[in-house]
Amino acid sequence: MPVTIRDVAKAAGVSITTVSRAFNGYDDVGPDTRKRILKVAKELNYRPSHVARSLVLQQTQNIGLLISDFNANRGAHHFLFDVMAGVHDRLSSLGYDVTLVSTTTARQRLVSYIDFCTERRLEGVIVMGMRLDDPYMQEVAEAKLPSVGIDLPILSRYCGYVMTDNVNGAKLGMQHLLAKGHRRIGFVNGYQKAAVSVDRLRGYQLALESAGIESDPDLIVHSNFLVEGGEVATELLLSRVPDLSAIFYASDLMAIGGMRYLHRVGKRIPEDVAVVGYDNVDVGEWSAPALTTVSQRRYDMGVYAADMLIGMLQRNEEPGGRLLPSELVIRQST
Amino acid sequence: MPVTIRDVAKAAGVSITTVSRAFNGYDDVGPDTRKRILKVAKELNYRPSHVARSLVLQQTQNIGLLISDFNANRGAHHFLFDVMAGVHDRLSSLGYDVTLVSTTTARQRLVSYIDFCTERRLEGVIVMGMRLDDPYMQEVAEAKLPSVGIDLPILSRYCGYVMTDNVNGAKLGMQHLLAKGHRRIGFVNGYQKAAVSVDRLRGYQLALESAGIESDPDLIVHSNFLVEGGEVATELLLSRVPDLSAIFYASDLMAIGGMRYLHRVGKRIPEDVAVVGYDNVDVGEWSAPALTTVSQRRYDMGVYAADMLIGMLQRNEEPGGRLLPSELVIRQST
DNA sequence: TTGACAATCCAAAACGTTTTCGGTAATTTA
DNA sequence: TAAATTACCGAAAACGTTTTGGATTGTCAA
Repeated sequence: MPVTIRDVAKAAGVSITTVSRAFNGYDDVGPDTRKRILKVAKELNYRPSHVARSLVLQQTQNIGLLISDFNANRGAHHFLFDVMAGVHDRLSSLGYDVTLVSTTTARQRLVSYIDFCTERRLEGVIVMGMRLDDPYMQEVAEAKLPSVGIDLPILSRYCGYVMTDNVNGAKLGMQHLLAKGHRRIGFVNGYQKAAVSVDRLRGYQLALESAGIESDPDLIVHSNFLVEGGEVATELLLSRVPDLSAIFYASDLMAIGGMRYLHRVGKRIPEDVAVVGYDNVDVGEWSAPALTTVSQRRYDMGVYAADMLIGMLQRNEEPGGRLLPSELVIRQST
Repeated sequence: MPVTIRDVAKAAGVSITTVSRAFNGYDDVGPDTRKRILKVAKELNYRPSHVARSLVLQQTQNIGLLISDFNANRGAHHFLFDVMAGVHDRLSSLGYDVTLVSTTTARQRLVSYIDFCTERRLEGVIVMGMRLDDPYMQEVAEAKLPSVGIDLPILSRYCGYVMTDNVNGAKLGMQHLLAKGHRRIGFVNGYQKAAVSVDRLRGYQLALESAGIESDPDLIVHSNFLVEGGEVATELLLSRVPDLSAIFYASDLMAIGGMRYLHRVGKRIPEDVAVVGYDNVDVGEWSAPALTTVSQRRYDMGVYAADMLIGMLQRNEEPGGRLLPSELVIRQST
């Protein structure tokens, strides 16, 4: 049905070889024949088949964007969508296609994620929304397929990552709180198994340490990065240590939940307890009071992940671990 | 590099024809040969090339997910991510791949959106985040490529759509406000050019009409669906008609912005002015007060769009316009 | 015994490109 | 004028599958 290179060759009275060369900018085709071929091609609405091209060239220019469990990760759209945008913008500007992959897809089809990718001859994968203890993670790390993870600090021959410098980010948030004079500072962390969680905890403790304050285990509680989680975590925290004067949350969403609880029990923010979040997600700007937070360059993470992957593919650079600096965004909650 | 059908044929001592048939479940291959072939294939880690398959079958099982301007649409992630999830979940469970397409991509490469799709032999497209007056829209509507739009009520031989029943949705929100006794109700609409805007305006007016209230143009103002827009729109609205007792916003984000302004000028919600939004986006649950809103089934919109497209492709059904009902979610802002 | 009929298998063409290796004609050089 | 070079073009193989149209057995009924 679609018009092929043979059609335009016939119409232009040349061989398919010449058409191919004219299209790919070779210099051994006469200027008038080239013009004629291009004109004929335009008239016929010829579009070279990417799949035929992929077959003979043995490269698809197609890279996968793996979102662990798409449906289950819907709550994380505040983070994931921006990363996606960065990945796609960069990749497509470099001439690559990006196809969506989800672990659920693979499970339904009863093929492993890596089988899915090799069947489609994907040249690489960018992985996000996955936890370190996800059973798929091992597959990703051990695969020969070049990949780069977002917030997944796993390094191997074919696997790099980009993430925020979470220990310094957390330190930044804490230093701000400490500078305001707070001494009893609660910390609501995310999943214990999330890579970012261990780093943010480190940053929290380091900041306390260099301020000469001993870390109190009662002040630390784990949750799930989401609003409801932040709410119950805050309740727990306040019941354990009622005299805290500030809380540092490992995500803006949890901070929102926390503030909701604090409002409910009549605590004023920031007078009674100061709050800082993590992520710099749009919701934080709209909350009352507007949320002080540690910003994460989500879009850039996507861009850099794309760059690293392409570096591996085109200039076979070694994969590495790229850390993006965080920045403190001070608003009304502190 | 990757192992081909020829490799497994050789290793199993049969022809490639037989391997192909064994893999595709034909019945004219002996039970023992089949077992041997499958075993050998597993040992060699053979994965049939999707691209070779696409070439000979003349179908790629690949459909495009077009997001108008990915980067510019980042603010709409609250809506788009869920739709994406629905589209991808359904499409992948039906054996289709989905590749991301953006109008920016096409522009960079200097090929039209439709050229991009035919080069890759995409079998159909789902379009979202696009405005009716987008220059690309004409291309979409006129193309021979099967497509279905999200919130883009354009119907043609190859183009269907799915969207929320916005006029009834808006009526629902308004009836709630009217039942609460409000008579002077402001309406903050989205872009005038957005398809959903004209429907929601209709619903607003219809509701007033059947309540016997005359529509006052001063009570209607257009904005951009986003928080800041809602804020300035509310200021404008209040300056024009200070005695209004309720405001209906065409998006939750604008409602959030509106509430922010109302708080700033000392109006209590809902005592002084009641607020209802549209979308039922997560932020609305977290705001103070929690936002009454008209829900939109975002994930389902994606699912239904996928179903409609596949119906066109596999059972060549006529494209149609599918309207999803809205539901009122009553919370504390009314 | 012989044809018919299953049951298995295979060779080759096709899908739409790119690329290698030449080939022909025109132009330059000796 | 002959040889060498240049400019332009084409035939054919290759990429990894599927499918068509037989071919080769063995089995069974007549």
